[in-house]
Amino acid sequence: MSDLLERLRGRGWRLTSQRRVVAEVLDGDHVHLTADEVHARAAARLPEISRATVYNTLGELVSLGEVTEVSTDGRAKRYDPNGHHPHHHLVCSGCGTIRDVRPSGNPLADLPDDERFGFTVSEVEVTYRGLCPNCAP
Amino acid sequence: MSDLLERLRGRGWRLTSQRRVVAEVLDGDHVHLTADEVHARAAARLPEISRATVYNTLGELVSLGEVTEVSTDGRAKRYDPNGHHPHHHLVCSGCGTIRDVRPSGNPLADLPDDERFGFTVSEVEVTYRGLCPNCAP
DNA sequence: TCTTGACTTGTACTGAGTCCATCGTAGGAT
DNA sequence: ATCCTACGATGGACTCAGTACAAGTCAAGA
Repeated sequence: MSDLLERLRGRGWRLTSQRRVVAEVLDGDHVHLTADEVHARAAARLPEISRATVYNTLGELVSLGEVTEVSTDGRAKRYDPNGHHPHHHLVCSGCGTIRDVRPSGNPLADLPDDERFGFTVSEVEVTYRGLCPNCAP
Repeated sequence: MSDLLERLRGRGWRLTSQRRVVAEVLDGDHVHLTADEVHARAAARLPEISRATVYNTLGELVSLGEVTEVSTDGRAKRYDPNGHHPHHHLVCSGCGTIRDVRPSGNPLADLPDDERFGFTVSEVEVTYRGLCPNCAP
């Protein structure tokens, strides 16, 4: 993750302890935390960090493309640090668990021209839903 | 849409004027209203209808499978009455416009077994993003 | 037409996120 | 090493979407 901090510094980011802690919390793959969860974990290391700062930092990481927002349940958004490895999500309808998946094929190519209505289509987001082994009946 | 009302009556629904109005508002294809928009349009016909009733009715329509919820922007959920014709969505990143689309191919089949992690996968939701003709640069 | 339980209402409440005036500090300038 | 200052952090108030619930209303079967 220190390479993330390097990249950020390279983009003119002022490296504060708060930003460092938020970046550290988001380290690792297959992490899908809500803003409040990020705040809780950050506060474990830096008790005075405020919610507003966590929101600001997450927003900045998103607009820099280092982190992507996923909202799979219509409740709190989740923040996915796996931003440089495009992937989709498999969500358990029972417990809400999220797994990163990498389907074969390119869904962008599956949208024929006559279904594009003149749009310049640049992104696809695929969410698979089902029951995980623990929640299966 | 009267067939919808028939179907609902058949399922033991008590047919109140409020429910009728909500169902009427959701009539038609390519309609993607937020709960508040549904409420506003319903109130135009039935001024005393309450927000709570609109939420209740929408929730019931969703659990009956007559309407699907889509949350494309992390803000208010939208309600899509086109529930019996499976389709995906194309969203303009500029103005938020939503179009229903029908990609070729079956994205469910694109998720290989070794990417399913033991899940019983039953649904896919695909969101295409881009710029609509009006918002294109 | 009566009855009754399903439905509706309004208000209060929660949860997620944003705004903003003020304070603090990272890091370049000296 | 110290100073400056613009960028960033803070926290509390606020908004927006949605939920909970007690009390009142009414659709539809007897």
